[in-house]
Amino acid sequence: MTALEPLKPTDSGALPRYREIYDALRQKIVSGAWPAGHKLPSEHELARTFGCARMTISKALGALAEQRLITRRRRAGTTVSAPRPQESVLEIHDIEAELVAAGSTYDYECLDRQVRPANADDASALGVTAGTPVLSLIGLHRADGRPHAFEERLINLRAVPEARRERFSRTSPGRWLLQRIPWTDAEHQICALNADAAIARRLEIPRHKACLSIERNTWLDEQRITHVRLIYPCDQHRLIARFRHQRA
Amino acid sequence: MTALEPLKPTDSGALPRYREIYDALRQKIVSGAWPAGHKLPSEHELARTFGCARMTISKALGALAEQRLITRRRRAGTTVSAPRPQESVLEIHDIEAELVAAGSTYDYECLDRQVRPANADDASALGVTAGTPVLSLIGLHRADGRPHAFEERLINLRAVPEARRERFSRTSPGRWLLQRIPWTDAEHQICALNADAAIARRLEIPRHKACLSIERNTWLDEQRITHVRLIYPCDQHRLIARFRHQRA
DNA sequence: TTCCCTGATATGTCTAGGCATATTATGATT
DNA sequence: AATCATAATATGCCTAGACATATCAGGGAA
Repeated sequence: MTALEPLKPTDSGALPRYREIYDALRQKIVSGAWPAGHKLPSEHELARTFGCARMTISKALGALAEQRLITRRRRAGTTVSAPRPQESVLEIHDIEAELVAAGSTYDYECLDRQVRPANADDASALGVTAGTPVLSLIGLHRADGRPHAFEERLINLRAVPEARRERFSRTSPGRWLLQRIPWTDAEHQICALNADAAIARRLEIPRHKACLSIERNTWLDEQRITHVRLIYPCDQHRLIARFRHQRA
Repeated sequence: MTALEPLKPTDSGALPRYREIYDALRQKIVSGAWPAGHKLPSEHELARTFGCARMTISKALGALAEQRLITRRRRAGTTVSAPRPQESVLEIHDIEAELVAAGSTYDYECLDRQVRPANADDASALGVTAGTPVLSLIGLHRADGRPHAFEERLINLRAVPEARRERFSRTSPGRWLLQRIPWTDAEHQICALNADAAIARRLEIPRHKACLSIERNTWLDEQRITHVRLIYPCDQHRLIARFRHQRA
């Protein structure tokens, strides 16, 4: 827990002042010199230490608070936050874009297409009342001609009536929706499962082979747009998530 | 593309001014009134429109830029960003905290512990040069007495020398590290796999049962701290990721 | 034309104050 | 001792300016 030093008068001038201060304070925290719960000097005091206006300190502290590294409370002052459960940013890409970027050819084949009033399963998966018209699609994504992912999808035709006219025989519904329909929220659930007979046949893999299942629900404000479940053989897909350091 | 209205003089005073401005501008963008590429009025102009100082406008724009909803460039001005590929926030919790929160009992059992110079496998997994001293730990997490997750971990003893003295016979190394060692970056890789004989025996599941594998690498700035691989039976773990609407 | 110089412009950062508000500490009253 | 009013304090938000800097538009020279 060493003392703060006033920064050199930024002769090189590469970084803005508030950024230098941000970095200096951040270093104290991530290095452990200021452990969780440690009370920082007041803004006035920091302004004196660093030789700048309080507003500049406030900006640096604001950025640290944004990153959840510190907690600021009026009168109570500023303290180092406790680490909070890990939280990563997971990018989930469009299958087609991903494959094309990797230099593979891509195509989509429709295996089944039905328009029907939502049955009980549909209703619970899509979160609509039974009887709502839905479009059910089952399809296969291929990379270089070989099966890559199996897709089961439900589209809420009340939210996306124009999907009723679409055949989806070669264009993947994911891409079609992404380009046309705005949406505000999404939720993903990721789990592992053993391929059952139907999946094994479609993906041309042995029965019981491990697969990664990604389920996605999409909303436009309060309205449900679509529910999709993608199943990848274990050796063909891998999610990568990168962390941004945050604390609560 | 309707005109901006000066906000009412915040009679209720619930939200700070910059937040109201942030919300007003954000509404223009997410509603589509200002499409991607649209040029926003200059800060001076916005300050006149909203009847406040330019600094206040700048703060609102700064927050929008942070959310990647707009792009700001000197002289060129501020424009609405293009939507970017889906990005979800994935929370990966501490196993113990998760189980205790769910009302289960938790314990950890150490199955193997070795201090050794990094061999080729260690070196590539942990990203250190061969010969660097590492602590290798293999352990089992139990929930209500039943196996819940299998853990293989490597700790860089050059980064965390104090781990050498720790037995880790009952305390999980994850928790120990999380509480003691600061870190700045992490990366997760998630995939599915079939249980091999060793994993099946440890987790008391049939061979070939699908499992979810989560690998995590942790850094403190440039230095590698630890590499861990957690394997969960498919019916015992599920990751959930929620989306935050962002643009680039 | 092409290239470079120059001025105009919009954002980036900063200052030195101000009032507002939440919270804690203190002191007075019951 | 317990409760409540009050003052002190630290952050939160704001202003009205300032200079710095990146970039664009225009004009003049090769």
